[in-house]
Amino acid sequence: MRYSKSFIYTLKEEQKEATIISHNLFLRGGFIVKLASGIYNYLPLGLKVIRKVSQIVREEMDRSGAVEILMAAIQPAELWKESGRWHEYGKELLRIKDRGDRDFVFGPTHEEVVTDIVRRYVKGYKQLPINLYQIQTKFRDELRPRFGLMRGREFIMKDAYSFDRNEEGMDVSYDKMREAYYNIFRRCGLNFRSVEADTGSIGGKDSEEFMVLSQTGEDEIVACDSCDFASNVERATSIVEDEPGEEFGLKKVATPGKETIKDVCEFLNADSQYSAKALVYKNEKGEYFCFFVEGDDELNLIKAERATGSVEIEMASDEELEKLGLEKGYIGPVNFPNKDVRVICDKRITKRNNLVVGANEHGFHLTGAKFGRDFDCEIADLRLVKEGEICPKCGKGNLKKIRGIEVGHIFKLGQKYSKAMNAVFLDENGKAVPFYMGCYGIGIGRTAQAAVEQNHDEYGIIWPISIAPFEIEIVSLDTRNEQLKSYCNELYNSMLNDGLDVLYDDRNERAGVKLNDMDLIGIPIRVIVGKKSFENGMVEVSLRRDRKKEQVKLGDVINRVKELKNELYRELEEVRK
RNA sequence: CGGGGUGUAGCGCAGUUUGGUUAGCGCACCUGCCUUGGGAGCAGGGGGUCGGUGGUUCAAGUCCACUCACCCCGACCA
Repeated sequence: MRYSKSFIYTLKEEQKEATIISHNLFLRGGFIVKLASGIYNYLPLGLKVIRKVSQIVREEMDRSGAVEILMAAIQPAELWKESGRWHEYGKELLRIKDRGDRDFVFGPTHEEVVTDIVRRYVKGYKQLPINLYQIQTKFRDELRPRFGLMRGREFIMKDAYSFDRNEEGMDVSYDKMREAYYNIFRRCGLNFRSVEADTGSIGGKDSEEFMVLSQTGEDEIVACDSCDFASNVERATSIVEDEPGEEFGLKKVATPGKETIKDVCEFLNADSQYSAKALVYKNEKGEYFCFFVEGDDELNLIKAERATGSVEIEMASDEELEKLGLEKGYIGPVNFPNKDVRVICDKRITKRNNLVVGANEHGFHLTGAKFGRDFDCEIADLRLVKEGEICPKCGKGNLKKIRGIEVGHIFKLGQKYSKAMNAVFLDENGKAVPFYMGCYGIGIGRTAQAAVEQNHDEYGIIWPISIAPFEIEIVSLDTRNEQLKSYCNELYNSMLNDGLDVLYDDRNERAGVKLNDMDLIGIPIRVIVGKKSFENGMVEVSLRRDRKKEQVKLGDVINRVKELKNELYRELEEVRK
């Protein structure tokens, strides 16, 4: 592509619209331009990146045995009524009507449509397993679109759906997708982790999210610094080595006016690790819970919701505490005063031999309290994992909290949709069985932008070669020098003939403009043709990532470029093993 | 959906408090000269329903009401 004939418009100034680097670079580099909130046009550079990511996804999906189709973007409401999601999905679902006042949706996902397709054609177990995928534009009317392609309303997604005859088959299909996902994200040059994810209300049995590690990610995850363990902080566990402490008798002490853990422990000269704090919550059904966690720990709301079987819990107010007969600041598990409140202890405090706890009496605490001897209650894992704790998987590494961008999600659906939509096949015994399904998504645009978030410097983007808009850029620094110009033209044409993916900056711009644009756009291999070197029969070849210049003889350029290209691709392949 | 904020040229902004010629500046764009290893310079030029509607006034970018769009924080979510 000749730059002068293309449609690339870069911007010098920061864009107000963008609050994260990758979004800013996408706008400044002329990759995308906003049309409406959360809706973007893809300009030539952006489109090429999207195509490259899509192609990698396609190759790995095909290799895994999945079959590409393209489903309709607009779907009739009937299918959504059949699955029950017409009423469940909420405002995120863009509902539209045609001229005959019939209801349609702009598909945010395609479980219904794909299930409908499969039930039309697949009648017997011999036709299974099957995995259908597509790469297509979706629409979800997000409450709050932001960060460019990272959280758009209209976005390009690869979604795949597997159909199996039983759970074992579904597990195999799922594992194949996991492998494909590893290959895809590695080939895209991303630093990522797969993390165990919450199966949520859909209730499948397994689910993993693929997270690109980045400080700007919207999800918090904990990851081990010495093995590959990673988990969403919401469900993470860890190993903490605790001393049970000395055992001694229960003693009631006066602690007037000391109502926080810090105050009480300072007053009693006790280690706050040997204390239990009470947190009272209520759920959507109006049930009350009192959680006890160690004084220094934080309650993990997701774990607490799970432990109580609640959909949503919120902290009880002071008035509610009073009504329940609980003394704020002095609540303790020993002789807990209200039988209607479910008491649950974090398992960590049940191992202590002595604890400072509230005495359930204004102005008093108890010391030396011990689980089993002095009090008894339900036990659960309730605490939020802290940085620096030991990895539960390898038992050696320390856990770090990092943020991640969710670029992929794989999910075992089971028979939810096949049952709802009566999508069945006949098994060996001639019995009708609903399909066992899995669904597997990858955000294409999000993946591209996550790559930028992870690969940039003060000058601009540093594309991994596999998803760069071009592999090579030739910059002609002096367009008035006829000899230099014709050399560049020849070089460009030979590269094209050799099938190289090259951008040729032939504009009549000053050198500085072209060099800055080159760094901003971030094409990995650069060939810079300047007057001085050229007169000595040399050009300059450099890589975007280190910008180190290398003098190469005019005739050797193409070979050197090919070498570099192979090297860059090989690096991505090597990581793969 | 709750809280906060912003709408003036393609982009970034000033002007609005205290109404008063023809609405400005930087970047970008066009013409000419000049310049070609890091977004250079000089001269000239084009481009605006001041988000929209209605109102107050002799007079509205500026005041009032309504409305729309967008952005930020939170909750929610791939």
